[in-house]
Amino acid sequence: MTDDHRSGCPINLSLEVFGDKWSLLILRDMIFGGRRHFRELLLGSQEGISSNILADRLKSLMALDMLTRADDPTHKQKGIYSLTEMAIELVPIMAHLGAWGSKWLPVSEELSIRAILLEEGGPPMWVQFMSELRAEQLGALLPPGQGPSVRAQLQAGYQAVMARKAQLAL
Amino acid sequence: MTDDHRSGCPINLSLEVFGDKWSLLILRDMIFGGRRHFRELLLGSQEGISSNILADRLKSLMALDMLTRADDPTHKQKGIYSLTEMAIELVPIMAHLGAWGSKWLPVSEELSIRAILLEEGGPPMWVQFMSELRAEQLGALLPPGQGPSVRAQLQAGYQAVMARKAQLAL
DNA sequence: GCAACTGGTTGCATAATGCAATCAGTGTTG
DNA sequence: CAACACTGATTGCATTATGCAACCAGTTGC
Repeated sequence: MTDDHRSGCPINLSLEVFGDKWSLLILRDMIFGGRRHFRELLLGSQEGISSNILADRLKSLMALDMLTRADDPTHKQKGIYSLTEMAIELVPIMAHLGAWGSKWLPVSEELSIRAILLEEGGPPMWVQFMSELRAEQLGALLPPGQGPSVRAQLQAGYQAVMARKAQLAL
Repeated sequence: MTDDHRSGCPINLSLEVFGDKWSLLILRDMIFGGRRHFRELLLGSQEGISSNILADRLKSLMALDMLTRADDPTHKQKGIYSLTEMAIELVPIMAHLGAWGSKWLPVSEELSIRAILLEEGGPPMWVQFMSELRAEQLGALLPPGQGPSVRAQLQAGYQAVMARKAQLAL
C-alpha cells in the first residue's frame, strides 16, 4: 500500500478500497458463497471475472489486509483465502447495499431474495452471521445455540424461490 | 441506460451504479456539503475532480435517476442539481461506509468526525437527516420539532475538532 | 465594452480493464 | 511412467476509463 491518498475522508478511502467493479464481488462470493479457492472464485461468479483480474484483486485485497492466504495441505499449489475481521465487518454494508439495490435497481428475484432476508433479519442476523464467519474463517469459537446458520437460511430462501419458479413453469 | 447488466444480483447492480471512484463522492458532497451547482462540486471537493469527469458523472447519475437538474432562476446558465429519493436513501450506506472507513482506514481526524457522529446518532439520526434532505431537495414538508439540523450538528463537530487542533498548535 | 463567472467540451496522454491464450507445477489414472 | 486434468496464476494485446490542461460560448455585473 502506498500512502498517496486523495484525501483522509473515510468515504473516499473506502472508495479507494472497493471503488472498482470487482473487489466487492469477490468479497461477496466469499462471504455469502463460502468460496475459498482461486478456481471457485473464478468459475463460481455470476459475472464472469477473468483470471488476471481475479489474481490482481486478490493481491490487492491481501495488501489491504482484507484477506489472508494459507497453503492448502491437500494440494501444494492450492491456496485457501480467508476473510479478515476487517472484511467480515463489511456484512452490514453488504446488507444495506443489497437492500438498497433490491429496492431501486432491476434485480432478479432469485438473486435478491438473500438481500431481502438479510434486511428483514436486521442487525441481530448480521451479528450472528459475522460470528459464523469468524468461526469459519478465523477459527474463532462459535457462540452456542444459534439454530441454523445464516448462510443456510439465505440458501434455503434461494431454493424456495427457485422451486416456486420451477412449479410455475410446469 | 442500456440494460446489459452483468447479473441481476443487487450488490453487482449497486456496484454498476457507484463502482467507480467519483460517483459516490459527488453524492457525498451533495448530501453532507449541501452543494447544488456544478462549480460548487468542482471546486469544493477535497479530492480535486476534473470538470470533464464531473460533467460525465452528473450525466450518468441523472440517467440513473439519482439526480435531477433544474434551471436556476438567478442565472440562465446555472443549473441546480437535486438528489432524488433513491439517492437520499443512500444515507444509511454512507453512514456505515464512513464508520467502517473510520475504523479500518488511515482517515484524518477532522474528516472522520462527521462519520463518527453519524454512527453514534444511529438510525434515528439517519431518518432525521433523510427527512431534512427531502425537505431541502424535494420540497417535502419537514416534520416539526427536530432541533438543530443533522448537517449543522455534523458541521459543529467538525468545527470543534478544528478549534481544538488550533488550540494545540499555539 | 469588458472582465469575471456560468456550465461545460475538446484533444491528447496515461492508466486500468478485459479477453484469450498460455504456463509450469501437481495430482491422478491407466 | 506416460497421458491427462487440475492448481493458481501470467502474458500479450486491444479496448476503455481516467486525468490534465486548454478552450469555449453564453451570461452577468460594472
